[in-house]
Amino acid sequence: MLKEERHQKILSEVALHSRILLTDIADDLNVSVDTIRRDVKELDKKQRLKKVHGGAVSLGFVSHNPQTEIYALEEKQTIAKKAAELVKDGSVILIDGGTTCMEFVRQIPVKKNITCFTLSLPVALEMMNKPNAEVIFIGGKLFKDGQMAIGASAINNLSQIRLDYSFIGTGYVDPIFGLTEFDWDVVQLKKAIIKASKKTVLLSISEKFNSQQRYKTADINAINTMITELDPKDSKLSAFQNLDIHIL
Amino acid sequence: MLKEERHQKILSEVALHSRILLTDIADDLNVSVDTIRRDVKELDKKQRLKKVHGGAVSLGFVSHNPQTEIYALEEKQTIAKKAAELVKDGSVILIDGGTTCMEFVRQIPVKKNITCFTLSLPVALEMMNKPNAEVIFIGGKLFKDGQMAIGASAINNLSQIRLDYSFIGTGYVDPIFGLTEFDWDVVQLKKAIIKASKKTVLLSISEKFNSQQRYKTADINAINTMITELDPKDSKLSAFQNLDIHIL
DNA sequence: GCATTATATGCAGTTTTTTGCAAGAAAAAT
DNA sequence: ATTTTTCTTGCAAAAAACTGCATATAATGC
Repeated sequence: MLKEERHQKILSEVALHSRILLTDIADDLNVSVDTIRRDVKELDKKQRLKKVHGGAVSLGFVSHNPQTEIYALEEKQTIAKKAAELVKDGSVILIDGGTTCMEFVRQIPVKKNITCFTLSLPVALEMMNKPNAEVIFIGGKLFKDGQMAIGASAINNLSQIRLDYSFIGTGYVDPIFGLTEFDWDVVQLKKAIIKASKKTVLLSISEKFNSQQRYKTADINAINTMITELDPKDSKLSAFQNLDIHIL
Repeated sequence: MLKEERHQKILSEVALHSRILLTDIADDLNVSVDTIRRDVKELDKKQRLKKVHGGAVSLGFVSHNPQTEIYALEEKQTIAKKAAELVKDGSVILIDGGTTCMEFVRQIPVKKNITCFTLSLPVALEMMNKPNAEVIFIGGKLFKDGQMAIGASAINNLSQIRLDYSFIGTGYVDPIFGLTEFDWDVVQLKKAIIKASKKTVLLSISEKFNSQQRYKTADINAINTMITELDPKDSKLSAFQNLDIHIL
């Protein structure tokens, strides 16, 4: 058996199970554990997997790209599809961070012709796949929890642009208290986004309704459109239906 | 039996079974293993298959992996380790994009206390793992090929900061022609980086020596330190040793 | 056709790579 | 603290690769 074959086998096992034991693989392939140990060491050096005591784990499992399961993915994808309808060719938009906005980015057609601002590293990276989109990252101090730019510099940069649409998420929404967040800096930033936008679209799963936090981003009527996974006529939306916002 | 016949036979065997052993084929075709070895070596050079110890494997078999392999990874890791020594607590640095700089980022100790500027999305993402580092992304229009910010806005932002150290890569280096690039915008940006830095460190594998392109970033003596995978006294570095730069 | 040149093949000796094993160190588990 | 498992290091045997060279085969020019 060629070394290359073992390497492929090891990699596919790691990809499949996220982690493996050296002894298992050695048994599987009928070679000594030492051989597998050396193989894994090589693959680790090539950054194809990460070696750990007794075995190996897949890179996605350990690296910054947390392949962690996205909460309420299906609902978020429903929202993302609705939001993607609003993206017209030639428009200048901003996309916020967060898992819902990431799903939205994935739903934007690859060849769409848009100018897209963002403060979120994952959003920017995902947008790199769209050849016809001009992507502009609004720089600033990076907030580790959100993998996005925050702070005075980012806010200042935002003050110099005028957006057709901004698509934002929020930590908490309430028909009376509006959009609120846990983090002061994030609130400042979202205020600046809303200010820079002709129209603001809020993407939020219905589970966030009727929840609030200490710092307030905006009143409900500061946003123009709210997109949830629900049907716009759903009774859970009743508290929002008589407000001056468009519900999708 | 003609050489061409053997080559066809070898290729079809590889296509069929994804892998072959030199001894098997030699036995099959009634020629010596040396002949087959030479055949496979030729086919490997022509990129029709991949030669491995003891045999050959099909290209699809090995290279259908999601993340593209990093060229000359080991050399780049050697460079990265040397560069990491230069990073002192409390310093304000900038890290360029590119695979060599990415390896450098990985080598920076996780708990290092630094302020780090960057224009590269992957570098920024990787820096998110370092809890004690303040990371600042210099915004601007994103260049899809390099996944980094370029353009007037980025250059303008750069003009407002003063860096202790900047760690940069380059497309091409030559002891006489200096640092050159294929891309005009990238050159403008790197000029701005060098201008904003008290000291500039160039990370480059020796393979890039004696190569040049149409647009010039800087003269060799515009950089303070050059780090390669070689020993500083290596004869391949002789053309650089009498210049006014520090070689590591 | 025939001689000359260039290329291809096989062989022997040497070097490198791979692999398994063993003993002690280090890390996890109990 | 003790036991078990895993790691590291060094070593040796086997397999494979490389080198130089002699020979065989094919290609070319006359």
